Amino acid sequence: MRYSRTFIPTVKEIPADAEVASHQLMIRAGLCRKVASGTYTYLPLGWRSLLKIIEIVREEMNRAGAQEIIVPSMQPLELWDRTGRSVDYGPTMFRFEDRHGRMNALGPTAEEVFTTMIAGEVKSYKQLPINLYQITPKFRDEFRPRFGAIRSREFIMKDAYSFDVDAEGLDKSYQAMYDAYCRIFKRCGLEYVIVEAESGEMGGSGSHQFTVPCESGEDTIVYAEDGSYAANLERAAVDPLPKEEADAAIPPAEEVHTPNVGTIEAVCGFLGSRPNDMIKTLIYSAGERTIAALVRGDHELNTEKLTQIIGGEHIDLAAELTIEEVTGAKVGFAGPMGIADKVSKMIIDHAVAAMAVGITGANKTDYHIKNVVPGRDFPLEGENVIVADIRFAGEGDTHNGKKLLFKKGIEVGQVFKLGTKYSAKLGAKFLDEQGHENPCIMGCYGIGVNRIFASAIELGNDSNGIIWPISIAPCEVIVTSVNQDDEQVARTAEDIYKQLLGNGIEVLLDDRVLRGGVKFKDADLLGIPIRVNVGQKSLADGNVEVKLRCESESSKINIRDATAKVVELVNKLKEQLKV
RNA sequence: CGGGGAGUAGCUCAGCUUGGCUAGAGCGCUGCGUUCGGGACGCAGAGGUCGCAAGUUCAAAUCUUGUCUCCCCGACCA
Repeated sequence: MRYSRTFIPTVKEIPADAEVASHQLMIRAGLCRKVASGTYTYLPLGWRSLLKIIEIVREEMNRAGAQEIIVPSMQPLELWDRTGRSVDYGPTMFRFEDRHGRMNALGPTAEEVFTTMIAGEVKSYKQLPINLYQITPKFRDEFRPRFGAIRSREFIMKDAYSFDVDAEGLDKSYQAMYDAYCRIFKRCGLEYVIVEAESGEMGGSGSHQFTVPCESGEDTIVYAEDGSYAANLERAAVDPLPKEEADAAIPPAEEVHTPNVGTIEAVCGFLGSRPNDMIKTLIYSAGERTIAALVRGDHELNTEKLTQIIGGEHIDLAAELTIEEVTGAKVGFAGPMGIADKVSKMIIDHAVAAMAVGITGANKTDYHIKNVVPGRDFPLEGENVIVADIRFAGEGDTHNGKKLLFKKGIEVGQVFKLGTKYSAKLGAKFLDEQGHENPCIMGCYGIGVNRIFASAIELGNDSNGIIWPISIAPCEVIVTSVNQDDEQVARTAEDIYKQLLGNGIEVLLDDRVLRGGVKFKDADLLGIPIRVNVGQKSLADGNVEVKLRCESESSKINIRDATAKVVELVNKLKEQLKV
């Protein structure tokens, strides 16, 4: 590639609407341009990087026995209705009507399409297992697209779906993907951590998340100080707190008038109490059922954990009307006393059960109750009462007695054991050896290609620009002709360029007629791992300079040895990313 | 969707409070010259429906209303 003929619009100024390093550098290095919020055009160098990531993903998926296919991004909404995910995904899914009045969706993922296809073709256990994947654009109408490629509305995702005859088969398929993911991220030069994750509305029983630790990440990973445990924030399990002992006998529960103070903060201000003296009662709807969930006033309810406990059904905060119906009071005055009979389940966080005494809503508008003793004034056990871990882990929490620490990260991939949620609903069934019909046991496995791209930049950059891992850099080497209008310099640069090409190296030749300084700045901004400077200064001694982007010093190499030396360097850098 | 901020040259921004003559700067771009190893300098130029639409006014980038877009902070996910 000749720089003079390649479309690489670099920018000196920091774009006003880019916040994080990867977003700024993507724009500045001429890798991409924004079209609209959350949608980007990838320019030649950006696309080259993405293609290299895609190729690594493809190689490892194929190696793991998965087969690449491609399914439509435009999918009939009816498929999504059949699994109920049309509702669960809600407005996050782009929908539109075609000229015949059919509703369609732009695929945010593709379980339905893959599973339906398998349902039509696979009839016998002899055809299984099978693992299919695609690498295609996905569409999600996010609440808030942000951080450039980290959270966009259209992005490239590799999604794979495995179909097995039994749980053991799924375990194997899952492990193969898990291992493939480790290879993929290693080869892409990313540091990553694997944490336990919730499968959420994907359904299913097990999940791991691959996360690149960095400040601009939107995910929080939680890990034990001794490394014995790691999970994402949605999943991270916390130990129950020790039961508090009351200093003295607690007087009977007593109603207090708290006019217009419905929030924890307001009640504390009004009664002079602390948030951790409070018991929050939240009312959720799960289909037709109503759930009461109790957490301590200073804790935050984790809806993922709650979802798991009630069996995976989609839940939402109940509508105002439902809350008033259940509690008999306006929103803000719900409490646990006497409510167990009015809801289908009452779920109590461990920390609430451990309280000696607390303040709660009175289920009566403008009233709270103090001196409420869990177990005395409301049940901690019973047919529909469960004490469980339903809050987010926080500072000071432990897991198996080990202190929990928190770190930000970018989720670049996740693997799920799905089970039969989709196969059962969509009829992906097979006959086993006994002639019995069973639904396929499924797994699904996603990788965010653009997120690998963005996190590589987040991890690899300095004040001058990007520092790419060689495996996914747009080019491996840049040959900078420092004085392009000097015939000897230009010819030498050209020679080295051609020799490197001849050795199978991906090279960008900066043959532009510009001052040296400008070219150096651009080279650093682009982040190409190896730079060869060809200029009058060193040429006078028969040398060129070779410099690694990740190091500050360059070394002089005799022109005759230059190509061999660079090839050796390329191989050395690649070697470090081999698996 | 709630809360905050911003839309003026390709980019980064000033001007708006207190309406007024030809709408500005830096960077970038074009031409000429001098330069030429870490984003050079001089001269000459090109480039603007001031987001859009109404309204107020003799007069609107500036005031009013509406609207669209973008960014930041919160609930979803690759």
